[in-house]
Amino acid sequence: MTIYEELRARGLIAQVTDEDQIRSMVNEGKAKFYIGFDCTADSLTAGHFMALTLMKRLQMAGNKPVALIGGGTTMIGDPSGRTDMRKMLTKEDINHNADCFRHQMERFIDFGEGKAQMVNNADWLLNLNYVELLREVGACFSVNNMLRAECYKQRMEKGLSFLEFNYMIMQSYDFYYLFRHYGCNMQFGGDDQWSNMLGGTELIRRKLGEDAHAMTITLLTDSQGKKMGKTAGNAVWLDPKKTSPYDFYQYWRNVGDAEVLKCIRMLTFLPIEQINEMDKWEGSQLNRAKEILAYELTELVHGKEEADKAEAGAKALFASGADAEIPTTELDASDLGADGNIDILTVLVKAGLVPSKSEARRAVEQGGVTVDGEKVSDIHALLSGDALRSGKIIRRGKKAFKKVTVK
RNA sequence: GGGGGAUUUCCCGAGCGGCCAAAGGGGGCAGACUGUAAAUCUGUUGUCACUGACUUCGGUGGUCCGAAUCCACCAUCCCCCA
Repeated sequence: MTIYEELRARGLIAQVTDEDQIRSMVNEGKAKFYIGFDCTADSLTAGHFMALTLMKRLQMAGNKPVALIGGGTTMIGDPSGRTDMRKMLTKEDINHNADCFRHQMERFIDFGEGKAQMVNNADWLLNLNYVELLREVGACFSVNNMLRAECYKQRMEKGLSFLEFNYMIMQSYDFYYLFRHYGCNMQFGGDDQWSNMLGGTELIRRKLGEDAHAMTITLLTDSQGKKMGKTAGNAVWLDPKKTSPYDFYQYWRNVGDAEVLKCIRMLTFLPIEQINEMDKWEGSQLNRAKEILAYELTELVHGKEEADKAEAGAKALFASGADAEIPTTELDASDLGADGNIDILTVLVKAGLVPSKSEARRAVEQGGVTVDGEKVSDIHALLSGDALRSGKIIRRGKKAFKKVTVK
């Protein structure tokens, strides 16, 4: 199976400018493609992860990826898929974020000599001269067309600043620049980037009379059509300090039935034949598929060791097996009261299982808290320091739990 | 530049000067049912020393016994006209 067929089979391809040309280019390993990453946070997210796996797949097929860090474009802010303006980031923040991105990507993509490149568009965008730019590329853009672009449409009602309106021009300029200076002939991106990407191919055609290509990745959405990779509005991060490997594992372990196979297909590197086999599974058998998904992805992002730990932790909690690798919170002796005891509400807060005592109280009142499997129903319940010394497993609800010990 | 409107808790959105920690919906959390899924039902959803107290309604001052509600100024956004 050729790489292009595989991408198709995995459902990764959403839109392409010219399927025949892209197919042969990619299959022959002749594509030099870039994906832009705007550094609006200090870690990549599960959303970026999909783009990274695609880069890797193409790289394995002999194509050359260029990872573009958006040090310059982040100064503008992409209005796509946004109903409000992004908050402006300072240069320092952006540089810091760009560094974090670099480290995370290096773990994943082989940036060895001649294999892949990493560039930062701050290097060329920040030195542009306004009038020169207007004359050079501004003339190639039709405002009429831009306003028709999907990414601006939804902003026409709420208001769109001139700053953001220029985002498309900056991104197009990137492609133009990379095409000329790096021989980059293709751009990848999320499907929400389609109009921005077309801006680039159009610019190249007008300025240089040459063809460049664009291809978008299907956005991973859940059954409600919401973008995946977020929990309660918060992103699922790749940085273990922001989203622990255990939580990362749990996120994928808990995807809905309708999404499992889609996720496995798009995100893992399991052979497609094996996935097709799993496609026949149904009902509770899908639970097995979720375990596979969660394990595979955690291993890819955090390594085998962390994946094993996360899996063991989950098994311990849900299948009441050995308490091998359970996340632990160690309390200090000074956390105990004068009588050597500590109340349950405080423990819940200290262990990070709830954000406040009020929520701890609610959790207990509603019967959602257990200590070593025993339900706690009294909000004034005390745990003795002695008992804690050997470790207690405190659980809030079905999925949140911690082992708590005292020094 | 002129005129009009808006700003409420995680989000959307109600809110008469006292009965407002603030309706309703969404989302979240917990419980039941399950398969750590979905759907459904129930409860809950500012904080704390929780039958009480404290802090919240863009910001700063003011009026008043009392302000999310009234006034002034500032900030931001939207709409109409130019």
